[in-house]
Amino acid sequence: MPRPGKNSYSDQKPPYSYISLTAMAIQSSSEKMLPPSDIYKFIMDRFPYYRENTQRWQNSLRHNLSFNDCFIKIPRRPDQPGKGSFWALHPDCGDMFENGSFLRRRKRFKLLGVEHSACKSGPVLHSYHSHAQHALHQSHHHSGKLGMGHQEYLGTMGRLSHFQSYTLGGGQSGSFKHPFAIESLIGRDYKGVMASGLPIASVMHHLGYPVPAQLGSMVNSVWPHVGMLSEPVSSEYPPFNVAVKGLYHHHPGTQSMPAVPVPIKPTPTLGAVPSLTGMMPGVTQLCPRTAALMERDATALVEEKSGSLHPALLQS
DNA sequence: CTGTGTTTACGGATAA
DNA sequence: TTATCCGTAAACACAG
Repeated sequence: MPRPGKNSYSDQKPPYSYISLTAMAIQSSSEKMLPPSDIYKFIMDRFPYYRENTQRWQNSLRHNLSFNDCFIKIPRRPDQPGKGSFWALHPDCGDMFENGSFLRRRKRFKLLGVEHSACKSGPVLHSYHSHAQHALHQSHHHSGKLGMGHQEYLGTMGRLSHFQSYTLGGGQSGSFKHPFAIESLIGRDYKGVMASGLPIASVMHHLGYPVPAQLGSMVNSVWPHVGMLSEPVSSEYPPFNVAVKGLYHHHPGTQSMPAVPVPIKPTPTLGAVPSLTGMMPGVTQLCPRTAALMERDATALVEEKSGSLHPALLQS
């Protein structure tokens, strides 16, 4: 495999869409949320390709942030200097890349039906505080998922569970790590995190709300080598030596499937929604509270897309 | 001013 | 083929 000291396939355009790159960056952060500048950094740190034409792709990325409902904006705390808000993944965006391709999702995660419904103005009345508290102490169900179209996504598992499933071959213990495998790029311990409904806990933690120990303890325990800015895994894809070429091709009968973008599958079993627990071998059940947290309108917690919360509400 | 965030528009690619 | 998704450009508003 060619290893031209400098430029090789490492500066090829990564087989990820901005959405997946962004999701990756966000997931890699301990708080599960990042301001644009950090997202850029994450991407540039490990994908040389994006060290150029920054003006162009960053504009595209920002476009994706505000245009796609899978990303939610979270206001900065008053005590946190810096520009721009934090961006996180929508709790219900689920398995956006279940089709196996990080280039194109099978279906876009879109919040619908909010147009003329009361949902638009109603939920906004709540403050973060009330929501956080509410979410924390409520464990019963809340029927409606804010603005979810019928055919829209339905899962509730961690948004990166899909990444996980592609890091291992047909079902092996998964030792082969592909250069572009998310697991390789951001870490490999997110399973437990995902299962804990971290996003919400993280957001609340971020906002200064008390987070249950069980959840809180996990907030900062992951991605040991992710946040690190060192170069080792950054500039290139050191641990791996796989020709990029192979990444774009599907290997039919191959067991050690590349943990990468492959043509979209025919379409699994229709309507077969992978269950949360099913996706995570080690996890047989979720803390009911956590499940509830993820299930209920965490949507409302961060409020619906276009409005973004009034920082004022955070004060009180 | 620069960095963010929102929005509209269009063309290319590809899933359905 | 059509419907969507994605990337890009670009206009514009806003905040620090």
